[in-house]
Amino acid sequence: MSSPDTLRAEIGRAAVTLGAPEDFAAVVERPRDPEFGEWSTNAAMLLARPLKQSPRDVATKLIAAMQLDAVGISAAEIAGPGFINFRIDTGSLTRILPEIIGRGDAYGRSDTGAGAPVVVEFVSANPTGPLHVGHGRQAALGDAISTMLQWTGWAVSREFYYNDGGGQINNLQKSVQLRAQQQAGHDVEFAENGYHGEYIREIAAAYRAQHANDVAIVDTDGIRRFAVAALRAEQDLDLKAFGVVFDCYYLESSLYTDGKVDTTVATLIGSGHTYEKDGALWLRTTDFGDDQDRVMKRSAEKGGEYTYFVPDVAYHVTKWERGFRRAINVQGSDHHSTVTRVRAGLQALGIGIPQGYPEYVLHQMVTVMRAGEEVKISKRAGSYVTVRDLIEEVGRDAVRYFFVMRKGDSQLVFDVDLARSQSEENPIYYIQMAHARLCGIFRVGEIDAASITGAGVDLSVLSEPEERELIKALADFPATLSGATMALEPHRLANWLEKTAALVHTWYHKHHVLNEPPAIMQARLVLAGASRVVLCNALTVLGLSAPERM
RNA sequence: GCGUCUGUAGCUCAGCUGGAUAGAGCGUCGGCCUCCGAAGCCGAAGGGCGCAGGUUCGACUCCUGUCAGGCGCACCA
Repeated sequence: MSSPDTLRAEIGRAAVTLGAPEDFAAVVERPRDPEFGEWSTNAAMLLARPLKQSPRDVATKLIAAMQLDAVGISAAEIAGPGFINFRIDTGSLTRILPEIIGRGDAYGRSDTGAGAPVVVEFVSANPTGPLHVGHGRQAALGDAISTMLQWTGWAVSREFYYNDGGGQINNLQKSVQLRAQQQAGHDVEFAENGYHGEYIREIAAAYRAQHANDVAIVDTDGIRRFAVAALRAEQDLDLKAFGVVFDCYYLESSLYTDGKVDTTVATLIGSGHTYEKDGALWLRTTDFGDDQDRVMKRSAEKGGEYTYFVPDVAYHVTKWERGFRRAINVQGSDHHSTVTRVRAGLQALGIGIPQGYPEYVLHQMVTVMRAGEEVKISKRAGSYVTVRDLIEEVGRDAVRYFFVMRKGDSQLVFDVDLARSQSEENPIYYIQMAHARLCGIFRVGEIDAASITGAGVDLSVLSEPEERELIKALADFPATLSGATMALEPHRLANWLEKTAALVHTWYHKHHVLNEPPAIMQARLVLAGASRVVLCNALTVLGLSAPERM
């Protein structure tokens, strides 16, 4: 078997015999043009200067020093400014196919993470409204990243942090209370900065129906609990519709009740990084790279409460204490100022938490277009596009795919009308269609896919250019997955899926499987079976379904 | 003003740790169904990567400056 790793190692070994340093590392990659073979390296160009020879001379000697057979290379040639291109014969290339089928739904998995625990926090929406498109992007990214980590050997915990305390909740309670009082005929004016959404009226009505004894509608604690519970239930439905399942919901309020906030504050004070000014307690976050110090505890005239980031620091301490030596937070870039703040707080504690803890995956905002105009998302104004709206309009798979197909740090324009009207031309349909077609071969041929293992089949007949390209793409899946996981960039997997689906369609169109001579048919069934497995695995990792027919 | 992300084909976006003539989808134009699904395939036109410098054998990828846009800069969360 010829993997890029073994090839790279062999290049390194040969390079050392020519006088290269022991740690010499060349790049081994797929050349852009299949004419250039299966693998390519820039080793000779990197060595030219230190060895004081021309790249082509180095390349010649390098090839001579390599044991090509040992790493499955059938030919090596020098090209361009000094690239070395390697060719793999069809027999070696196709060896991956039975392996893919043998591993099945485990093909692509690796144990890089070695079972180490990692917590991925995402969505973490305040219970002050239904989930909107921004949360949708976060849910799609966070869930995909979590699954990618699982596939690469990490023990992942998906976590949702509930900000069920603080000013926004008070505002929610106030909004519901005022609506309820209005509905009861009280002469009260709605708060200017309250939440104007229709859902507030619904919750208010439900509260009145279930709490008739609160005639004056003044049980603020009861209203708060009711409103939070109602919105949590709503969000749960949103998440269910999206197919995201969390392992843990961590409540901000619990950090107060179990004393973790107080403990954290005490430790911070003990660390000597705090001071009092203007009646408030401050943390000197500028000691840890922040551009200004932050208030931990408001002055008495401002209410004397802790600011948001204190429980947030306490929360991250629990992640560390719960054994998560790795923590990843997926959040919108509108919160990126909290990154240095939280990390600074953790550093100030001086309890051995590393500087880069937690890691952040920040995504840019989602702009919603409807009827050719941008929909301003505002909880207060009540203009809203919820995750569930989107799912009902274009389907769960399409929503998830759209959110995951783009790099997180570029803004995303979600044109609802376009997504709906073009739903049949969606890239997700294109990809799923490739999978369904492969299934169709077995269905129409009345062949049990499980009977195709590749054992005893001469696969060297899979020598058509379209077949070699497809096989290479299938072989690249594990590396693509691990690379995407390392970078925490699911969109790389989406790009790979589109490319591979295109190769499947091209191959399917140009070469038939059924009704071909037995030797050809058997070999192609192996390729079809292996392709189906890999497409299914990649779709699964991104949280997408792999339909057998559409 | 400071920080941060982005600026690649008419539109929406890829381009992995710098590498060989810059890619895809949509749109436009033109072909392909007695054949495992035409929700598909094949081909054409179309950009030289915001702009200006620099480093390098080699830059869309790195550095500096600059222009434009998003987000952030509270004793809100």
